[in-house]
Amino acid sequence: MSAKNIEKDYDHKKEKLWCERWQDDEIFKYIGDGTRPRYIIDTPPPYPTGKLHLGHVLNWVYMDMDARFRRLKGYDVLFPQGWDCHGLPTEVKVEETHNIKKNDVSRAEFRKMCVELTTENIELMRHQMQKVGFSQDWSREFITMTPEYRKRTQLSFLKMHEQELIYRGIHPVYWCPRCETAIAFAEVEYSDNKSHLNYVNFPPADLSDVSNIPEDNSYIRPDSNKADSKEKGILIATSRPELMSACVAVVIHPEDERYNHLLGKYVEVPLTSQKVKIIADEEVDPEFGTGAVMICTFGDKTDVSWVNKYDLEVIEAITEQGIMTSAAGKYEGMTLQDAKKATIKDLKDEGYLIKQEELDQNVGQCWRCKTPIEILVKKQWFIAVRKLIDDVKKSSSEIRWVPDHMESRLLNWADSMEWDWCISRQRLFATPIPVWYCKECGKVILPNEEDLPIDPTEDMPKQPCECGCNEFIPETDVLDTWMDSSISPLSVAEWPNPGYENNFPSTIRPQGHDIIRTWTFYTMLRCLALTGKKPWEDIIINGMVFGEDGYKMSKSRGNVIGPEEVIEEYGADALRIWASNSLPGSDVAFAWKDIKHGYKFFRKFWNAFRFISMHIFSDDDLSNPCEIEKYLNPMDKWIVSKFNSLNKITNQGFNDFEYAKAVTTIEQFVWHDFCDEYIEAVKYRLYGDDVSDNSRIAAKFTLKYIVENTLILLSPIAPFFTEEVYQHFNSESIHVQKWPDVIETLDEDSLRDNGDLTIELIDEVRRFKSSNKIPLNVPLNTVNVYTNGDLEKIFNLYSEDIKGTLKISNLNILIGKPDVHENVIEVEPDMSKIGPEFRKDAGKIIGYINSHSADEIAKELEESGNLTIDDLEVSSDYLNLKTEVVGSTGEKVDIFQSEKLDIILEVIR
RNA sequence: GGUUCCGUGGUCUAGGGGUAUGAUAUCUCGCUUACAACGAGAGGAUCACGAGUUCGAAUCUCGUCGGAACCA
Repeated sequence: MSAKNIEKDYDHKKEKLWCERWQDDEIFKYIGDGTRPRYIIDTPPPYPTGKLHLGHVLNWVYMDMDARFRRLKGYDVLFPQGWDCHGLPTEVKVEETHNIKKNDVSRAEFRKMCVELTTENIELMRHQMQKVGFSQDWSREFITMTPEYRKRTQLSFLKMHEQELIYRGIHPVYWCPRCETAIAFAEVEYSDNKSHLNYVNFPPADLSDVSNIPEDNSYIRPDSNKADSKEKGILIATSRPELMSACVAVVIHPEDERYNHLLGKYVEVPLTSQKVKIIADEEVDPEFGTGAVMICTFGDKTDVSWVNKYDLEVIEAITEQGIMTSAAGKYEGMTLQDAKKATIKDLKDEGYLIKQEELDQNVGQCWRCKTPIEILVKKQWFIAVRKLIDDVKKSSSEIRWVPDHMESRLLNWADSMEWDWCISRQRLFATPIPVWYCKECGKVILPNEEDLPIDPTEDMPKQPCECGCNEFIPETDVLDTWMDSSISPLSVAEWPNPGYENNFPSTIRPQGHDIIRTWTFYTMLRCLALTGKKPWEDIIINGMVFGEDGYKMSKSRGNVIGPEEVIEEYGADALRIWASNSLPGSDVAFAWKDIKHGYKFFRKFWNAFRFISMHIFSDDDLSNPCEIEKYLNPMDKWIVSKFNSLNKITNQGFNDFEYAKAVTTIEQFVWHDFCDEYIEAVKYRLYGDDVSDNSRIAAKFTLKYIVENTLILLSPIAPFFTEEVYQHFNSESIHVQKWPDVIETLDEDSLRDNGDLTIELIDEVRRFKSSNKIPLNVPLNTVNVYTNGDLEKIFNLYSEDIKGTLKISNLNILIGKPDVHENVIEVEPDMSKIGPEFRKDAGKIIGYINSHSADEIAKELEESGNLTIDDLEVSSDYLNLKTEVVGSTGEKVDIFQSEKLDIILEVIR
C-alpha cells in the first residue's frame, strides 16, 4: 500500500458501508456458551414512535461504548434490543390516520392497525439505530406485542396472582373522564391553574328527628329538618363545590382554637342536606382558607387518605364520563363544569356562599389529553406494591448505582408509596388481562400456563367453573404497558426457559433518570416477585438532553435537533463523541460547536494517519517488534510510555463509565503528545540522509504502533472512523480485536517525565524563535543550554532528538550559568511549602513579602542567605523567584530564560 | 410542595484545603516537506453571596440567593 491510496479528507459518508458489513459478518452475535465471561445488557425497549431522538442517542451511546469495550476486554456480550409497543399514543395515531374511533371497528381489527403502525415504526427506528453505529445483536430482538412476549407478560401475571401479589379490588384510581380510563400516578401531569376558593357556611344540623345517631363517623342521610342557611355553623373553604353532594365529613386541625369546641358536632351540607360530623386531623393547614375543609369522595388525594383513616363512607357523585350521578340530586346528568356553575349559583341564591377568592391551583391532568383528572372508586387489578417495598429497598442496596446518588430517587419514591399499583387499563392495544369471570358465581377464572398467551375476549376457559356454570364473562381491561417492559431482564434471559439463570440477573441496566420511579422500580419489584433476585448487578443512569438554549429538548419548546441532521453533516462518530463527553447522571446540553470539535478531531487524526501512511507502508520491514524494540530511541520510548498511561486511563474510564475522561484523554494524547510533539520530533529521522536504518525503522515502527493501538482505544467511542483507518492495517474488523496490553518494560514514570521535560525544552526553543520572529524551519547555528546537573543528564540523552527536531547544528548542554546578570523581578511565596511549615506564622511571611520590593528581598537573600522576619528564618526554598537575564558581554548572542524550567538558552543564529 | 443535582474567564468546562484545568470566542505572530478547518503566543475568573472551621477555603460545614431536572 502506498500514500496514493489515502484520500485527502476523511469521508464520514462511508459510515453506512461499515454498518452493513458488521451486520453481514455478525460480529456482535452473543455466543452464550459460557466459554467467555458473559456480559448481559438489559437494554431499554423504547416506545416505537418511529423517530430516534438525541435522548435515545445519549442513552444508547453509553450502552454501545460499554458493549464494545467489554468485547475488546474478552467478554461475550449480550446486547439485545427490544420494543415497548403498547400505548395510548399509538391508538390515538391509528384513530387519526384511519379517521375512526376505536369502537368503530372490531377489537381485533383495531389491534391489527396498531400492530401495522408499530411494525413500520420499529423498522424505521431499527434503521436509525444502525446509522448511529449501535452494535446490538439483532437476532435477540424482543417485541412486546408479539405472542411470545405476551406469553411472558401473562405468565408473570399468573405467577404473581398465585403469590397473592395481584388482586382485584375497589380502590380509588386516577381517572381521565375524556379517555375513560384509569391512569397511573406517573401519567398525571400537573399544571398551574387559576381557580376560586369558595367560602361556604355549613349550618349546624338539627338532629331532633334523628333516631339513632351513629357512633362511628358515618354521615346522616337527609331528612325533613332542613337547617337555616344563615345560621352560623362552620365556614369551610372549597375549590370544588360541585362535589358537595359527596361530602362525608368536615375536618379541622385538632389545635385550632376557633373550631375545636365543635369537634364531634354535626353540620348540614348545603343543598344536598346530608349531616356530617366535624373531625380533626393534623394534616389540615389552619392557615389555608378558613382552616376547615370538607372531605368528599374524592376531591383530591388527601380525601382518599382521610376516608381510609377515619373509615368514612363513599358517595359516588361522578360517572366515568365525568357526569354527575343521581347522588348529586338535582345536578344529576350535568357535566362537572356545569354542576360547578349551578352549585355556586344556588349557594349564592340560598345564602350559603359568604365569599369567593382567587386561588392558584396545581391541577392534575391527563398527560395525553390534558383533561383534569378525577379520583374515582373503581374495581381494578392491582399489584400489592406495598408488600414488596422492603424487598425492593434491600435489593437496591445490592445494586451498584452509577452515579450513586440516583439511588435516593428510588428510595424516596419507595417510601412515599401510598397506594398499590393499578395495572388495569381500559384500552385495546395492550396485553390482555388473562382472566374470565364465571357468569353464575362471579369467580375469577385463570387460564392454564400452557395455554398462554390468551385473549379472554376471543378464547374461553377449557373447563367449566367449579359451580358447574360454563358461561364466562371475559375481562376486557388490558394491562398497563409497564407490565410488559418491567420484565425486560427476564425476557432478555428468555425466562422461564431452562438455563435462563445463566443470563439473569443482567450485568447492567442502562437508562435515563426520568424513569427511575417507573421502569427501575417496577422492574426490581417484578423480578423480585418472580425470581427472588435483583434484576441487575449495576445500573447506570444517563441524564436528559438539553437544547442549545439550556432547557430540556422538547417539541413544545422548539429546541429539538434530530440525530439525522447531525449525522448527515458531521457523521455519527462526531455525534457519538459529543454524547461520550458527558457524565452519567448529568444532563447534557447539545451544542453544534461540540459536534464540530469532534469532527475536527477526526480530521486531525486522519491527517496524522495520512502522514504516517507515507512512511510506514514502505519497503522497511516493521514486522519484527522484538528486533526493532532494541533500536527505539528515547523519544520513541517516551511516546510508548505515554501511550501506556493512556491505555490505563481509558481502561479505567470505560470501566467506571467515566466516558468524558476516556475521550478527552485520548484527544489530548493524539492531538498534542502524538501530533504536535512526537511526529514533529521524528520527521528528521524519516527524511534525514545521515540517519541510520535502524533509527528510521524504529521511528516508523513506533508511529505505526501508536496509531494502530490508539485506534483500538478509541473504537468504542468512534466505531466508524476507527474501522475506516484500521482497515489499512488489518483486513479484520477493529471490533473483533483485543484491548492492547500495557508494555511493561516501557511503563516507567521516568520515561514519561524525562520526555516531558525534553518536550518542554523543545517548546522553549520554539517560543524563542517565535518571539524573535524567526520562522520555525530556519536552522540555528549554535544553542547552548545552561542548566542544572539533573536536567543536563536528561537533555544529553535526548540531544539527537533535540537537534534534529529544532534543526540545531551545534547543541551544547552545560551545567551552570552563562556570563550574564540575573535580576530578580518578582518574589512569590510558595504557599504549599510555607503553609505546612510555618502554620500560624504563614500570614506574617506573606505580609513581609508583599510589603517589600523584589529588589530588597533579593538583596537580603544574597547577603545573608535568608529572610529574617521577626524570629523566623525563611530561606529561598520557600520562595519562587522570577528573574530576568541580561547579557553582560558584547558578544552577539540571544539570551532566553525559561519560566518553567531551570534553563537559560544562549542562541547564536 | 417534596427529592436530587448544579452555580468556576464573554460562553462552556476540569479540579475539589496551598491564587485554578481545558475548550470556544477575541487579539498578535508563523505556510513546520500530514493538517491554515493548522501551529505558537497574549489578554481575560476576587470559583453566586454571607457566615463558620483553618495559618490558609473555589474546595469542608451551615445559611441565603439563583438555575435545572424528576416527582407530587
